[in-house]
Amino acid sequence: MKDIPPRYNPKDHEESIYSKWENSRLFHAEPDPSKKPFTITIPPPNVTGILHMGHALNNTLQDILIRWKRMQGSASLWVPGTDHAGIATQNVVERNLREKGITRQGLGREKFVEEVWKWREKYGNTIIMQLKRLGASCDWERTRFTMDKGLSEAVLEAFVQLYNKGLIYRGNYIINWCPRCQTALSDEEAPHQDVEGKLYYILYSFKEGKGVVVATTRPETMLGDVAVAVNPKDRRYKKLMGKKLILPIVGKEINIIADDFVDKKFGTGAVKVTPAHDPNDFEMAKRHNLEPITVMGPDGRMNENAGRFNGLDRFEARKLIVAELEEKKLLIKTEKHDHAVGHCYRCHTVIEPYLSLQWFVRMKPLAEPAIEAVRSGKIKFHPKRWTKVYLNWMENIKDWCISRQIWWGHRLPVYYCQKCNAVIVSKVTPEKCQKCGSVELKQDEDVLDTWFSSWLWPFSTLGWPEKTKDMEYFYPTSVLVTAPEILFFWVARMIMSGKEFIKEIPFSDVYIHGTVRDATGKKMSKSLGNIIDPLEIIDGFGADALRFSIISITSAGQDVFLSKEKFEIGRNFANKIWNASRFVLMNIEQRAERVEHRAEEKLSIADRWILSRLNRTIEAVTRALKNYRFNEAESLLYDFFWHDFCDWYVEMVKPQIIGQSAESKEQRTGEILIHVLENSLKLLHPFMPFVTEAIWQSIRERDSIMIAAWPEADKHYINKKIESDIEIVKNIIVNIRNIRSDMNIAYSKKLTVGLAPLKQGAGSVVSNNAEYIKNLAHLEKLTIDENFIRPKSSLSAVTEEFNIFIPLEGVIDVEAEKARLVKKQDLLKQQIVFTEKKLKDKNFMDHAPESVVRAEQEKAEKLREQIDRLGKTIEDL
RNA sequence: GGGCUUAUAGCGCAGUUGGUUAGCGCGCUUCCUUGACAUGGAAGAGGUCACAGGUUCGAGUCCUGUUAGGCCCACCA
Repeated sequence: MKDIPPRYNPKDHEESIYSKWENSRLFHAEPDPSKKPFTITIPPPNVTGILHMGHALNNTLQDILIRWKRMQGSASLWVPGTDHAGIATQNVVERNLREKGITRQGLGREKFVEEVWKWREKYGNTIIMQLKRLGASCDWERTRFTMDKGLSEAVLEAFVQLYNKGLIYRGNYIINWCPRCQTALSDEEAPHQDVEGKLYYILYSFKEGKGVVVATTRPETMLGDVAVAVNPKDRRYKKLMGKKLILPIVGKEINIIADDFVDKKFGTGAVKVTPAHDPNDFEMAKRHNLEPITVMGPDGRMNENAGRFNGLDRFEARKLIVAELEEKKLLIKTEKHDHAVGHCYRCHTVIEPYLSLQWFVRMKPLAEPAIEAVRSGKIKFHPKRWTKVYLNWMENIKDWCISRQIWWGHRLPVYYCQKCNAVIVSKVTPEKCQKCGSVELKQDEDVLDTWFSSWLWPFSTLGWPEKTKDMEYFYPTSVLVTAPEILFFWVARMIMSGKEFIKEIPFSDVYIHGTVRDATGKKMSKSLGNIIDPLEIIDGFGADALRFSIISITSAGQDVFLSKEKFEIGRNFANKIWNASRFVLMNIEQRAERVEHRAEEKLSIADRWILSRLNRTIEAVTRALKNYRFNEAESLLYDFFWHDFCDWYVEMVKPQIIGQSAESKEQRTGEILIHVLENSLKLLHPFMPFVTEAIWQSIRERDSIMIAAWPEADKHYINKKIESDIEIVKNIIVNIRNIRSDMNIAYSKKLTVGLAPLKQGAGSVVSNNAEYIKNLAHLEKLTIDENFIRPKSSLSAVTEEFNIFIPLEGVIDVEAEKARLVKKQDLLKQQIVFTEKKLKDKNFMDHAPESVVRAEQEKAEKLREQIDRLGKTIEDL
């Protein structure tokens, strides 16, 4: 064991350990009736993605749970995979092709999709390789992709089922349209962001006479106006109801209509109605039987209905229209107006509300059972507060636009008869029209929203719609770990899909962790350039360091603020574990399989203390994990291992094993050392899998710690009395060290110390532990005597249980020390004279702020205390 | 506009159902290369727990309000 280097170098171990695990199929889980299933549902990362800190946190949490449960003997399953990320992937491949001068349209649909598959074969594995470096113990043999055969089958099944139930429909509605990606988006894919805008007040004149002023933020849409609406209760406009206005620039006549939707207080109380470009106006137009006029095309440019503005970009058109209105004196005024505008979540282009023919899922009927599942407590959120967020969203849910005008994704299983216009929805391509028998059928061009496949993930990955053994055994899954960002996108929808298709919830617990931010609180993102790359951290500090550090600073559901220095915590701890193990292995020959419970008298007090602390820690760590209190579990382990085990226990037993021949070494101590070490390694393994495995391999050559049994607390060892006795002993040692430090007594100088017990029974506590005190405080002699009389030239300290006396005659030059202290005291006296003078100074007292005066008073107080203390010390010497 | 969340040492944060002397990491001061570890050890300094009220024998913790940050949701053009 002497060839173990004194520094843990992750690079020497991580790769080989991981491949060993993988080759031994230790990640693999099969249905096993003799075990309990434990399954996590993971958010499948985007196939174009690379590992960022959010992933690192998320996957570390999941791996902790999976490894912990596996050690507890569950059939612990983590199905990994990626989703096909329709829009993002298509954008990436399109960009690559453009560099070669190829356009998607030029290539054609079939060829383009082939190109995407090729790209996916080449690069789609990146994030999976990165998860392996993090140590994720996924069952890689089960790796799934939302576009693979089984999952595609599930998508078709889901679509057809919902369609047949009347829960999927097609219709013309205003949806979120990204003019850059040229596709529809769901509401969740178009998050609102505040932008600085302007509110333009425009005069719409009557044929004769003045007219009505309307306010708008998007003047270019006025080309598609079909009316002006006012509130029916608005007195200002009562007389004008039904009158006709001339739409500026266009020159056509439009009506003034009355509608309750209009807010009297906003703007002028009159609003232009543009049904093709605003969802509210669309609804209003329906109520008044007005035909929408679309003035913009899918590319965000004005179309033929925009007259001479045809072909202009929407923002360009806005400028020209505003200029023209100004020229015609129709622009009454312009106000600054900040408002929230939807942005494409993939390319951040401003969304255009756009009237088009799309497919939707009716959500209300799906939401009801999903609301019930959470209300009834069958599904629990951690932390609890997310329950309210979830319920609030679900209760106000709107229909889900699922069709996308892109090529990469699951094509809708919808076919149109070219002859009789019948709509056929079928999992397999129909041969002929069921209605008229025509063979001229055309499949819908659109693909489905990527989330339409990921919302099936918990069961589609287990084989659904087939009835598989996996489904039967592993469903419903146990827990979902995720970030709050995809609560609506994904978590809520999975609950709905589970209840709809399986009639059973997909998981019982949802743990929502915080968002990873940089040190200044900004969300980490590529565009901000504040990314800390997890791979770089793994290279520099090790995967264990990354894992430990990120968990240690993540308290339940709080956002995480990161900077590179924080990874030193984990690196240092891994090194500490390494070296403590190194010490144990270098000094212990025997391998204790287990410490059997012994008669108490055979164990030393130190042994009984560390066993008490160990079992208490086992209990607390297990409970913390059960409650998803990951950082608490870590800090319990950190404190136990570093402070109790290394700082105290190992130091206490050192004299028994160092410098002793093999025969005279205390066998018992060796057993306890290895027992505590092994159990600590097991407890630490879910958090720091590599370093714990590396050490485990040197203790037990063949076994893997991954499948070692999770320790169970043996209450028999937990002993309050022993723990408080050791606290008393530690207290004495600290007090003696304190005096040593104050008096500058070299460590090499051995002291003689006298203890006078102040409480009944205190004396025996110390006499039982005298050796520890002598060793750790570096004493020559320790006297315990109730009637101990303070010797001349000695210093003392008081604890609750003892008076501690340390004679210094012969240890240090007492006279010289006295002189040094007197000098120090004089210096302090000078200072206090100065301060007191200040406090008596009328000028100062009258003019200085109260806080400054108080600070001076406190300073004087402190100085006085210090002087008194020094005086006592000098006297004692 | 609605909802959530945060304020504890110079900095970053813990502090489960109220109950010993409010902890941890970094940083700082002093000392130490003693045979696991300087990515270490020993000792220490540093806190009116944002502010104002209230409940209680007792509040960092519970309630009300104030101030200042952060986040999410929302169709006032």
